[in-house]
Amino acid sequence: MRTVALRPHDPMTDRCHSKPPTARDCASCPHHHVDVLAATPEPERERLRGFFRLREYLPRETVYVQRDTGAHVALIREGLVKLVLYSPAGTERIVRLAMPGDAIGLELMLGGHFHHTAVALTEVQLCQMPLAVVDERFAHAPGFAKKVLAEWHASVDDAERFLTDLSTGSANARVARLLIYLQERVGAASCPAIGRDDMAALLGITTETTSRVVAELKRDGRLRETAQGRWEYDAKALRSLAEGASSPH
Amino acid sequence: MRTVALRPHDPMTDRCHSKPPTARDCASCPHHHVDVLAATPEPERERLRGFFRLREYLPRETVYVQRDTGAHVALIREGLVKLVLYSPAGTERIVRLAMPGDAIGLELMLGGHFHHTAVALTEVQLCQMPLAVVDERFAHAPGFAKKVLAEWHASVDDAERFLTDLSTGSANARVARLLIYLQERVGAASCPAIGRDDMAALLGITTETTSRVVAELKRDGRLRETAQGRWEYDAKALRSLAEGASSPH
DNA sequence: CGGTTCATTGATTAACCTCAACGACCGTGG
DNA sequence: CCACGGTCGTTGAGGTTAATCAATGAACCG
Repeated sequence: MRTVALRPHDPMTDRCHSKPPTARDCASCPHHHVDVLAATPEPERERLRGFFRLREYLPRETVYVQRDTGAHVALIREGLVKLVLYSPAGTERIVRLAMPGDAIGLELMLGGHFHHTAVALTEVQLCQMPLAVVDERFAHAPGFAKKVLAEWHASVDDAERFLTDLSTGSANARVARLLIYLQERVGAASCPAIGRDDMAALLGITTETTSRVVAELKRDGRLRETAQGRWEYDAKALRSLAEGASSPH
Repeated sequence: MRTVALRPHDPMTDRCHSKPPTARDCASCPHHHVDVLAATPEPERERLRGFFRLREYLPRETVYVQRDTGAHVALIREGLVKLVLYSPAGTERIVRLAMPGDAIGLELMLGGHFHHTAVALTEVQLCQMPLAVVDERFAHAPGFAKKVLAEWHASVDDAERFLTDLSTGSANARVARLLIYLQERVGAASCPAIGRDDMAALLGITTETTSRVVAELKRDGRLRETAQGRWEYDAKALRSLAEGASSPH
């Protein structure tokens, strides 16, 4: 098992957009369900926070690259991150979308290197936790270990949903299911609009086909893109499409 | 957290094909890498084995059903088990193939019910471990907890490989990749031959298309099925197909 | 303004799905 | 023993979908 040297925060060696979270930051963190610091007394919590780092990424920025080694697990506080793999033919395939409340890079606990390439789709804010802290909590706090399992399980569920919902059926149905999936996962009235290329990489179809489907949905008003870059859609119509209906009817 | 009543083995209440493993059985178990009983002194190991059950299934027999509650995680000792989900349209989709060395039903640790339907594809022998034992070891043996994580991670890898390798590209390429995948996972010179329906459910294509591809491969000798129900194939030709080559050339 | 990226649209083609039929194999029961 | 029904793999014909190749706009930025 590798050990990771922990040093307190030093602004001089700090890369841009990086600082430790404050107690207020942690209070507003969407990761109440992971809760690394639960059952840790406050003075110790404060000390540990010094080892964490808040980081921000712009759309299209790379968070980490497959096969790279890493020493930090990241908790997403805001935004959308795609995790991609490459098919034997070399085409990009998105295998997971990570959102606020998700953890990425947990596979570092097993082999020390990343299994995907992670790229920000929107503006992203995340909190980096040293692997050493995660490992330590995992070994000594059974409650936390179970939460890590649950987080891991969320990855499996996601991948399997991609298989059953987003990789089967007609192009129409897949696009509809993706929009529904996004809205469900984000849990808001609208969901972030993503590019046609990324939709295609999620659905296993081509960019052109995706564009045709989206364009037609927009033409007859079943879907529209707001000025803030979010989708709004007619839920009933989309659900019908998702079931396999071929046209408006 | 639910508690599970543990009773020693009683042959009178035992269902067919069920008995506890002997020390010899455990010594020959392909699950050295999970090793629930590692670091447990022998007398205690002997006692715990009384709570385990060896079980056997015939091809097409159901091991468990999605949404059912369960109290046992199973370690596969022999054979092939498919884990299936159903797409919104109601068609079956295989999301994982479990083989000797794999654990199935780990999701019981999180919610107490199964997330897939598990069906034997070949003759299967597995070892059922009470969830209570797994939970206990997970909470108190950090080394074991890490092994559970690794096992979980294998599920993610599998699902993602299905996404990138088995759900993209032409029907030819998918079939070739499936055969290669089976052989790699089984790690033998030949791999178990499975039915066209199951291949189709794995690949997201129709049974007819699958049959056409397999039949052509068999016609020109790139693939053959042995009397023991196993595939043997021309590795070079199949690898070329897997990369996207459309015909023999 | 030219360059870049992204979304859209068209025309054509190739791949796959659908529906349908047939033969091989196997176990059962007359 | 053979007829019967079942399952499974295979093959065919025809229709539909989506991939492919190619071109055009729209938005943005230096």
